[in-house]
Amino acid sequence: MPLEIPEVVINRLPLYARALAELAARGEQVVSSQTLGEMLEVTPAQIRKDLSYFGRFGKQGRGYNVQLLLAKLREILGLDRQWRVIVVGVGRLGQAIVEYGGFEPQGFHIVAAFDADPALVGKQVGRIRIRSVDELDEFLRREPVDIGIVAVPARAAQEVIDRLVAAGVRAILNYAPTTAHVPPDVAIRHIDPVIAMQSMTYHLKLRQGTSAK
Amino acid sequence: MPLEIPEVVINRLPLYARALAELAARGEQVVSSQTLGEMLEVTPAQIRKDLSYFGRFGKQGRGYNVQLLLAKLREILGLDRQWRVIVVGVGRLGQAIVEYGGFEPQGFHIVAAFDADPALVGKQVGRIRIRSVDELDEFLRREPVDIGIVAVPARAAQEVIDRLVAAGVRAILNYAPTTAHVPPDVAIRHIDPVIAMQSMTYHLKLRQGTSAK
DNA sequence: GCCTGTGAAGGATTTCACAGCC
DNA sequence: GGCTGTGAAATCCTTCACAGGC
Repeated sequence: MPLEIPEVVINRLPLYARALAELAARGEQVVSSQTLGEMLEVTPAQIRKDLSYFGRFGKQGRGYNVQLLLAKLREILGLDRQWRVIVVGVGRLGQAIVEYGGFEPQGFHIVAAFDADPALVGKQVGRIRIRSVDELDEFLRREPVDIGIVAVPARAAQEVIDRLVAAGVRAILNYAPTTAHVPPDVAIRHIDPVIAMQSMTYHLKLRQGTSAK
Repeated sequence: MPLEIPEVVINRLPLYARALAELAARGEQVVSSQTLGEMLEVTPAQIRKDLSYFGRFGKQGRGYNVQLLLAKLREILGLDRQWRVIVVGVGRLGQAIVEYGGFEPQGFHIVAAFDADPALVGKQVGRIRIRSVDELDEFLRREPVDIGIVAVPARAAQEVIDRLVAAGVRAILNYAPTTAHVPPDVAIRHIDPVIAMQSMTYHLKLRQGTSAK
């Protein structure tokens, strides 16, 4: 498997996997890049090119076997195993994350949650008892953790992320509304609804005319 | 102002605006593209090129006036006004969205929330009383709505989005884990933590070696 | 006849590099 | 001397178009 696969390609693979899972649930045996592209609003050529980075999974004249391609993508993305996840920051947002039912079925197992607020420490959130953030470093030495979800206030995010990275965590999902810095060997993704909305208002403004004088 | 500004450029502007707001809060008067780039991990040339689509806001030898550039970006993005937002789907996730304190200070005013579950209708969430989704069309005829936040289960998302679009909503923030289809004049953004995590596991897998035999 | 896999072409985006101004 | 604004160059990404297999 060659080494330099564009990041944009990687970022599309989970969408392909999700669409294939839906097709599989519907009982579809086979899908063409055309049909998959319509589901995802991606051109068929792009799907074929993306997949070609990893191998040859289709059959000319037929398309792709749904189960087989799904299994391949799950293997490529590492979705065929469990990942250990912690949540740092268990305010309203963090609690919603811990209780969100969408992670576990996808193999993301939340193993612990931490907060700096003494009033929260010890509190039970779903299956998880909130720990003090003072225990974070010790916990990371003791327990393997693959992904850290950061849901602390913006001003605290960089420090928390630095501690996670120093302890060997190599993937960060950042909900804090701030641009955090990580070394090049650490993956980071940002979840930021306000930023997403602010890029849409640009288009709304164009549409509504610049009547505001 | 020329018409075709790349979408990637638009998507970076809110990040610039946020960094400038931070600088302004710190009392900084002036910033160079170099410094701004370090804050955001963007090259200085990219910042200058992006801004050049909209005008000439800097001074050679000095950099950009923080307040002035921030004001310009807020104007360009339409952040200098209030936007009316509704939330459809007020389960755990939707409730967290309605109660999230980060929207209002940025000018995103949540004016109503809707759910299909009779057990939720009438319930008070923060400032908002949950309405039946049956009232949605009527509400949209009566009240102006700029942005619809969709937090319903995946299988219901497309139908909800179609109704919003039919009623004239031109921006959708979709929290449902599905690819939704909208006409080209409607802006849509997806918030999907699972998809974000699944693109990071690809990198984790590489790192941890393919020891799993 | 249909649909994949893929070089080659085309298009979009980023970076370079420097003239021009403070 | 420092830093912007911007054409030109370089790079990256997408789409085309078709050979080849089913």
